[in-house]
Amino acid sequence: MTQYQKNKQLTDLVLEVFQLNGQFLQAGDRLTRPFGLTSARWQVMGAVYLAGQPLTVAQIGRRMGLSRQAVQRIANDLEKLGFCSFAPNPDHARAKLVLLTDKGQDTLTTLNRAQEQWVTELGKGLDEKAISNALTLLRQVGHNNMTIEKDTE
Amino acid sequence: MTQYQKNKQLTDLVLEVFQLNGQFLQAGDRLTRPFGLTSARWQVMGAVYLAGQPLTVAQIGRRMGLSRQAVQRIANDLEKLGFCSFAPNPDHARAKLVLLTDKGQDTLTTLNRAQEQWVTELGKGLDEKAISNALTLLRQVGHNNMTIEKDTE
DNA sequence: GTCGAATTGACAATATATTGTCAATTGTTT
DNA sequence: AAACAATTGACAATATATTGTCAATTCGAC
Repeated sequence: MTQYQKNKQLTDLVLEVFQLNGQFLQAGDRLTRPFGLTSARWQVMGAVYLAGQPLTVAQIGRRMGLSRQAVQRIANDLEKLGFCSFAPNPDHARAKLVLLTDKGQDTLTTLNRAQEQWVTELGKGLDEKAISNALTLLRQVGHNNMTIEKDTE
Repeated sequence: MTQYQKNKQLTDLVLEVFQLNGQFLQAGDRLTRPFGLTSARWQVMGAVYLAGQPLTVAQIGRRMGLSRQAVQRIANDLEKLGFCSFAPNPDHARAKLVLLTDKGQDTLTTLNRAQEQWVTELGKGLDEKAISNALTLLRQVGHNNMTIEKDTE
């Protein structure tokens, strides 16, 4: 296989990632709509859920690759809707902690079940080994890209 | 491998796609910045380039999964900057055709070279077959997802 | 050809994202 | 502890995206 063909495959993979990103976001919006959520709101709630402990807005932003301001706005929305609340942070007077309310926890649990169902459908007819191989490759690509960006800056 | 583990792998793959999408967009912005472009503008120009013929704004939107309005705004910007121009459409009185100017063509050619260089770096140390296997799997995932969305609507 | 449905660009209104600035706070260095 | 740099939330300004509406136009059914 020539370098040209390899590059072509990888370029097509990049384009496919763009496509899938859009599709997944759409699926996320569909799954969350019944709860008054969106993919973006789900992402913020998920960050707190995955951390297993309250996080500050800035921490969520760093973990998810979002700006502080974007997370702040979403967190404020989520508080208004009752999915999360702010608690004083003993380690930082200004940086309040975002934590999930019971309603937020319950919604996330329900959403996780819906997501599990969705991903099961998504995997129909696909070989498990092929999935893990693809995941490994994507992670390698991500790692290479980070190296490139680091060198470039 | 249990169904649970397969789902976990696929969920991680979805999350990795989100990560990569952000990284690729960032790389695209970096590559295009010297020309006064962005990833979004590049995408619109690329659609016309790939088609090999002038396209209407609505056609570009459909092909790229963007709204008409978003493409229209970007196309207007590109015209102001001299990268593309509008031509009368013999088949449709209102829907003008977007075509690349010489400047647009030249810039795209240069960008393609830069992209080729970037993707070569991105592929360093990766096996060609692994890339094409991953691409195949991602396309299958995309196809499955389209089926799900279609059933759901 | 005529009618109705679908497409299109323009425009407006709203929502969301990005970027920069500021003062309060925290962490680090000395 | 004093000085300085980095982080943080709040706010503002701008940029971009989304959604809905409208009239002009095109297309299809008949």
